[in-house]
Amino acid sequence: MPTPPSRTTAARPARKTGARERSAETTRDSLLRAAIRVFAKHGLDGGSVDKISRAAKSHDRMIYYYFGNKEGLFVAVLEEIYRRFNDAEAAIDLDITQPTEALRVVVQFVMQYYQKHPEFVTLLNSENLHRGKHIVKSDRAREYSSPAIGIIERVLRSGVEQGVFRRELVARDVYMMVAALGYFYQSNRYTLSAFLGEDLEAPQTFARWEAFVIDSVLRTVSIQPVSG
Amino acid sequence: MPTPPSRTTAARPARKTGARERSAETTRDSLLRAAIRVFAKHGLDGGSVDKISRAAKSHDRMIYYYFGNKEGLFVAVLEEIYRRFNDAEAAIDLDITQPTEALRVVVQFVMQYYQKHPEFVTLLNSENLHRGKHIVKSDRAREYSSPAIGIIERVLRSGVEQGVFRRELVARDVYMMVAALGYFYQSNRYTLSAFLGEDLEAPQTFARWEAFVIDSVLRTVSIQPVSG
Amino acid sequence: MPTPPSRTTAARPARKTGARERSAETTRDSLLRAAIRVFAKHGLDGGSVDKISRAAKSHDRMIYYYFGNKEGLFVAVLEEIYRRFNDAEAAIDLDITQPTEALRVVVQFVMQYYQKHPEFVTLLNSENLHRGKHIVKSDRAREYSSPAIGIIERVLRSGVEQGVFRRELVARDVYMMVAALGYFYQSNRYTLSAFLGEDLEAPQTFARWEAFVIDSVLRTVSIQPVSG
Amino acid sequence: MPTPPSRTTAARPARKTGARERSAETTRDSLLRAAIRVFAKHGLDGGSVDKISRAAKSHDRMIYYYFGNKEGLFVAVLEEIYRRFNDAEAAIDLDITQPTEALRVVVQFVMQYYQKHPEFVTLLNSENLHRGKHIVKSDRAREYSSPAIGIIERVLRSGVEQGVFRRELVARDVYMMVAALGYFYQSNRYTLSAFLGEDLEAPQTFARWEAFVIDSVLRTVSIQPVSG
DNA sequence: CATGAATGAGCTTTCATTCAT
DNA sequence: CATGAATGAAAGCTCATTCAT
Repeated sequence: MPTPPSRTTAARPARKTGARERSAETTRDSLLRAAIRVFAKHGLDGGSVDKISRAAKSHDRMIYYYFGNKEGLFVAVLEEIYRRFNDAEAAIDLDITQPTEALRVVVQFVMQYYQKHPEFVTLLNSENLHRGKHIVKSDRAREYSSPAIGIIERVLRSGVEQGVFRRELVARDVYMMVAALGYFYQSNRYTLSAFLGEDLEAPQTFARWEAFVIDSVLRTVSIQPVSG
Repeated sequence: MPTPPSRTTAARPARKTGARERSAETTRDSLLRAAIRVFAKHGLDGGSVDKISRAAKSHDRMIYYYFGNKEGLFVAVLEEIYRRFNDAEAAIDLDITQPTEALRVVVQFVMQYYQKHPEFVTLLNSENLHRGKHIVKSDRAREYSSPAIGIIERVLRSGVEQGVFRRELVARDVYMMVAALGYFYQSNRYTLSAFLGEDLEAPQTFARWEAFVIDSVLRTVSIQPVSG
Repeated sequence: MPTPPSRTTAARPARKTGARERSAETTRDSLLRAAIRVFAKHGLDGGSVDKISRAAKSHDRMIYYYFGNKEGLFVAVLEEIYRRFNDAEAAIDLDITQPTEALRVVVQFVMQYYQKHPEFVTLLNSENLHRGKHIVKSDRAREYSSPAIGIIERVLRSGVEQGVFRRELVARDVYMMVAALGYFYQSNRYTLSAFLGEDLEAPQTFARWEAFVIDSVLRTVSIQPVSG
Repeated sequence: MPTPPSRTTAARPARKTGARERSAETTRDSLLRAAIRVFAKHGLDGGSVDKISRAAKSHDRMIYYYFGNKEGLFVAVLEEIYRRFNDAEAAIDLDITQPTEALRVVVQFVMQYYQKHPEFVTLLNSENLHRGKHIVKSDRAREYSSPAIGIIERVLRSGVEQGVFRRELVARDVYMMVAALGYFYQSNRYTLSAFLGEDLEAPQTFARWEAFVIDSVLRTVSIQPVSG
């Protein structure tokens, strides 16, 4: 390997704006984007470097040039999808003074994020199949964790202060509840469809599930049972 | 194929008493068990026929003899794990006249089943990665679906009749809620551990989560908020 | 790998005489012979499995079938060339009662063996480049050592008894002297040719060297200086 | 190639005093030294340009800049190790009027040079594996040959004049004898260790061999058998 | 003098599968 | 029921080398 520019935990360089540098960025980025697509569709084992480089209209070698090896590419993929999730989360506009409504928004955001980004779900499944061996290599990815729960924590606290949410709740539990209910629907939709004999891809099916989840979460955190 | 005993959708034959047949059962079964282990650990793509036949102390060729090909083996694996889940579920002793308690038992059963059978979780993830292409080939596996929800349905109905559970509930939603909360914890425990900075494998962590889930489910289905 | 028939230290099976078995032996043997040729010519690193399987008119896969991997093949190669050397050595007809003449024959045999089997020299060089990591894996190869020195030992003892050879000699030293003088000429003939400005491949050059070596060995072991 | 300072057969330039030139010397030299180490350890085929440039803390491209290609680098390596050997040989202090003692010193020098410079041995083996194709490209390397034998020739002639050495000896044979006995011990020490069941790296084992070799050489060249 | 980017061919090895008996 | 032998394709990765600046 002719000195690959190690980029694992460093921020994007973007030093020069010269044409060559841009072209390089493009190659690396298109490889990364292709990797997300391919790994999401075929898993880590099923997603070959060849499929990826071909999808990126580049060459196998470039993957090794930019990411060291397949594992390094997968680490970069995880970092990227966590980063995207984080960015999206940071963008939601929350009125914390209305805790019930705010929680509803958060739940909706999470569920719809999984819905719109099925690759996030599949890629995390791949990582879990491999017992989290890649994520532990990335300091960057792990840094993305705190914000997610932080938001819920603030919402819950506001609710407690206003006397509408239960005092004894742990933000982490509520976070996991929301995540689980949104994730599972996406992650297991094929076996569930077969199992339940119902097409989970139909919009109204999802809509009903979303309503149920919001209701369920609110019932879990609220002191007074929700109306409806 | 030299007359493989097609077993894909047929019911299990009563074990014959002939010596050869018994030995055959043994080979087939050990291959199947090995396949469950290997596919669960490495996924469908990562689990090679070689790894499996070696783990079963048999030979590659025997897989083709008994299961046609790798796909056929995976279908058999799915059937087997669904069957096991079904058998276990059928064995739970439920006092339907005590709906709250009965529901608690069901939730506990589901969560602990995932806990004790991580291969179930991983294998379903593999199947979902492949968009459920194997499960649709198996009538047998799909038959196992109804009982699971049936149980919850009976419990809910009993609760409604006794005036403690909400009338408007759909059993399928409650089933999915329970499944999701148990499944997600297992399925994503590696990324969650990294994400939350907390070891989800610790018994007390699981116990707390279990309590939260039971509470949450009961709050979701009950008319009066649960005490505690 | 579909259960390669491990043959590393076991003797040739030759169980059946059926046509298929013979064909298999042929494939394995032709791969082994091709490997000797190719490794001798290009070294262990330069000799690719592709070159070998092509030279044997077989396929890469068969190397893995019969030898596990490239290393396993090289181990088998070492065993084979040691075996051949041993067999040839066992075939020399020695009149031990004439120690001087017998020693002359032994020296001549060794020198001419290297001359006629340049692959022996090159392959041992490859193994030494790799710090003997393959030879230590083979019990079989190491068994071939003793006979070689044994012969020289018997010759020396006979000479001592007859009062013509020095008593204080160690067979191992004499063995190494003979080996070194024959081996070096072969092993280093290209650099020596450039260095000395003389073609060591010319028959008469070799003949003169051979005479010198015999003379030198006899002067080393004899009590009375040799005439000549 | 962008004007590489062709150095293949040219003599070393007197080091210029310009700062940049000095830095260049350093890069070139560290590449060369790294190449010696890496080629010695892994052979010509096993020693990749990447390993070398990395070991020199430089870049692949610099190898092409200074040496044209991998072959050119290997030629430079050969030239360098021959030069070093020559320099060392030129430094030995010989009292030619004491031919027996002088010869003893020469033998000792050669044996210990191989001992202390195992890379010399390995690299010559690599070159011989490739049939001397690099050495013939270098006029410089071939020039180093004559001195080596010249020394032995002078010693032998002195011995003949003093009536202690045999008249019919050819310096080249004696030179090769000495070289062979020292070289073989180094070159083949791994296979020999396995073969003889004795660790040739142990200092006392080498010391005994050295004594044997000196004795053997003296017996070969002397008229009267040596005492001891 | 030096660099980042790129390339095509090759490497060892593993894949699922089939043949003939 | 089971076996040894064989196969073509593809896997991840490294090779020496060249491009443009």
